[in-house]
Amino acid sequence: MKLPESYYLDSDVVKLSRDLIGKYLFTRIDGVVTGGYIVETEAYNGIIDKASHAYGNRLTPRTQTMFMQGGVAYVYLCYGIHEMLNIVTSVEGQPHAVLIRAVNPTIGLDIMQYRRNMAVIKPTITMGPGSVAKALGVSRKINGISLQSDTLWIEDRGLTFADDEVAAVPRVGVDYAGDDALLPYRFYIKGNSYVSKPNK
DNA sequence: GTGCTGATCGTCT
DNA sequence: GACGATCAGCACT
Repeated sequence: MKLPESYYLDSDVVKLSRDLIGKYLFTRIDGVVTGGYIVETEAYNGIIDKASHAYGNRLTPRTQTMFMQGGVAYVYLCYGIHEMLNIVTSVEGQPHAVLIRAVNPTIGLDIMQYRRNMAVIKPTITMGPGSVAKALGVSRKINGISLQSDTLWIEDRGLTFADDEVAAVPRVGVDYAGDDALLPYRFYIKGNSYVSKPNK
């Protein structure tokens, strides 16, 4: 059921970002399982991608997780408030990552609701990368954790989407990246209500 | 529905 | 010392 280590070693992070659409992502934090299937991702394509933290082979205490062998989580803090969950891919020394931007929740809705401090469950519960991390209980404490662990993993349950059901568009919030901001590295399931806002 | 803005701090210059 | 791979709340249409 769990995607094997080898799945994450592919050197084509854009292809993997597309392929992760429809895969099931789970966490087991404090003994409770929450998760659902991935409906939105973004690819960050190594040292040549101006939008990536690892652009220009920038190796710092923060980014070193991205340089690990594929199949681990890269979690960091953004805007001082939000934690973001990425899946590191490719071989060691090749800093590729897939940002998980939205999930269609299937298990642990009550736990997610509690973590998000919501009075009523709405699609915003796992819409956007900061929300996904918070709903699934992901924090920087699990930065670098293996996807073969029992804390965080991804399963293939045979759910697939045809190419005409998946949009490929420019990434969100990366205007500073110049030409690379235009690359169609964001993937999402058309019409899915959990996909985050810039939805055209 | 759309649009503006405050929150809040780790990270790199 | 500036700013970000964002979100929620509130004003307004």
